[in-house]
Amino acid sequence: MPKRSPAATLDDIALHAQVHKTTASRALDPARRHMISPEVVRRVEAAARALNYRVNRAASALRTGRSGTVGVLLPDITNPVFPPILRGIEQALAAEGFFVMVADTGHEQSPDEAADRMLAQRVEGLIVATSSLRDPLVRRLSQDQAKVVLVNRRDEDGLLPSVVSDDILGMKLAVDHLVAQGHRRIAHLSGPLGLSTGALRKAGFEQALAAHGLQAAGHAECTAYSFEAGEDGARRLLDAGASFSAVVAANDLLALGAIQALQAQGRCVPDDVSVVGHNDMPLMDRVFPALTTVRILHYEMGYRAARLLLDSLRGVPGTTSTVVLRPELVVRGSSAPPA
Amino acid sequence: MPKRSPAATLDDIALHAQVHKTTASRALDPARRHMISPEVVRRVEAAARALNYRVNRAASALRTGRSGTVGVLLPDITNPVFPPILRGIEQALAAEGFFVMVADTGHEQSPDEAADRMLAQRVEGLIVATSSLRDPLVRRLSQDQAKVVLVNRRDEDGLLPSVVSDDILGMKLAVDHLVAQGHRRIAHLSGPLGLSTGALRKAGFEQALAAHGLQAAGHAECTAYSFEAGEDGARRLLDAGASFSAVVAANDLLALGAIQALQAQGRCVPDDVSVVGHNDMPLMDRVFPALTTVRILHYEMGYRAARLLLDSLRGVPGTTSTVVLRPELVVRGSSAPPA
DNA sequence: CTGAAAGCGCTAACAA
DNA sequence: TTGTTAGCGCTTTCAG
Repeated sequence: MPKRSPAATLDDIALHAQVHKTTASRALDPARRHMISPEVVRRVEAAARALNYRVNRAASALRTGRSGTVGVLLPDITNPVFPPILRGIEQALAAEGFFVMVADTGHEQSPDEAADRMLAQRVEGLIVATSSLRDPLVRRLSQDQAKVVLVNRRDEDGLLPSVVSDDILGMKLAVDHLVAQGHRRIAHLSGPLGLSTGALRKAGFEQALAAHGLQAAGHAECTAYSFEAGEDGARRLLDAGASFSAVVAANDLLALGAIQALQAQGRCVPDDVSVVGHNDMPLMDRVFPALTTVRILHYEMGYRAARLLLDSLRGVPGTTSTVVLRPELVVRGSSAPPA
Repeated sequence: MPKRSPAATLDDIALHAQVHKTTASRALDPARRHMISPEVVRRVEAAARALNYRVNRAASALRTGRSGTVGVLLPDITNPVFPPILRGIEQALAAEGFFVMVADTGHEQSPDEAADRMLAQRVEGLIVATSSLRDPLVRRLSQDQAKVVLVNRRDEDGLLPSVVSDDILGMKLAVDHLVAQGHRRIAHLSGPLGLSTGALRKAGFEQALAAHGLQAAGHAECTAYSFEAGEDGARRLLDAGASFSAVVAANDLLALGAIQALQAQGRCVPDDVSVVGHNDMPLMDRVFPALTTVRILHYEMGYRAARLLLDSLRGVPGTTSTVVLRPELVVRGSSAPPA
């Protein structure tokens, strides 16, 4: 078999184009090309094409300390909220020539370990969607002076910049909608309270009820943002004898699980019980009944998080801010006035 | 603000542990640790911990030519088939200490450009889910002698190793099911015929019909694997005056779009027309009507693709194979005997 | 078992 | 505008 020719280096180009490799390096870098005469640029580019040259980013990363990569820590890419976030991140970064290294830190790997390995890879920054409210990882990372942005999560002390949806407002939209429909006995299916989304949405739910002079007709904390956890949570709510005409879930999957549990007990949605979700994940308009939910701009969330990180890498000051995006209510078939 | 202390290097460790940096390097590498006395290993490890040392992978990549990264090219991560594939890839690679660099090559970036940039990053291999049947990218990559595995796609000439579902069998399962229910006039909504999935599923559909002595009751090619494209395709089928009691779509999103189009024309699914999808994407059991579909093992597909690539990187011979996974039929509410 | 030397490919600093 | 020199941090010889 034909021996694999080793990749061309700057020295090869220099030889071919009859210039010094430094000159070649400059000629190939748009940012430094202006120092070089057009004629030489032309020759170097021709040589680069002829030899199928590609910079060795490993080498330039070593020299410059910039790898052109950013790490993204996700708890579970198969959870439908994350793909659009990742897409937003990826597009914002790709536009600036950066690459995304993803780690799905669900089962095998711990986020800490993954973060460590990524820092060893010399990612220039980290976007974290896995952190809980008081997360030791967050502390460690800020000590390491790593550039970090949280997405769809925030830390308790607000040490780190983050991009989130306005969870308080989101729950207010849901509650106001149900109250306007005439509901008075409204229960809540919360996410894990160790996550900022879980805690904030629960708080938002209670605040919104209080504003109407109401109290929660029941609450169950779900252990994860999954269909099964929602099913289980709703079952616990029912078993506890809670009486409610509507449920606000902290997440669409929880809402779907709740609908399943309600239907299993012979309750009809929305005739007997209204259900409102949160996120407006894809296909929520196609499930049955179509889910009334709070839409979050996931793509935008990812995009903004990446922009925030890029700004911080460029040393733009004042980037320790938190971006809060405004959610909106999407009314569909799963909510209706009480019987 | 406190000046950021530069990351510790092997020299720092060497100094701290009173050994040569070569020794430190060996002591920290499990694969070479055995050359070093336990006492020295202990000292080096202590120093590493004390100084919060992390290898600089950029440096070791430069030295060894191995970056510990693999590139993944996806057409659209928000398409629900890809997250489980990506997850499978990620888990297989993470288990071997590799990282995944993703590029979503939908709009902004072309796959070619992304592949080039990834090769510049010195990824050790590429997993490609974007390629069409005769893709110049594929040719280029094989010329570059880059290590490449296709996933959920194959190339026309079978030059590259790939992991796919058995599309012919999948369509046979769908058709056999409908025929068994009594359907005789069955139409096909294909994916883009430039993709291997589009072409093979169409072929499988026709073969399966022929085996029953039947012919297609109509066919429309959809321009993409999306809800809208399915809606449009079904509309074209109807406008063309095709008469059918069942439709087999090459993809679940196409099937959902088709259901939408059928319902818009006042046809009921499954009473008037049965619809079968392909992929069994998440939530297909929750849409209305719940979708009968051909289940593909996406996670496994990704996992196997990554394993194939890893084997090839390790120089295991005979890795130019194609892995074909067996799909299964999942019968739900969208298919029923014809009226 | 440990150390010395060299060099992967690149770019920043300095010199001409 | 171009060239020279040096060195980023690591690992692989080769020598002790």
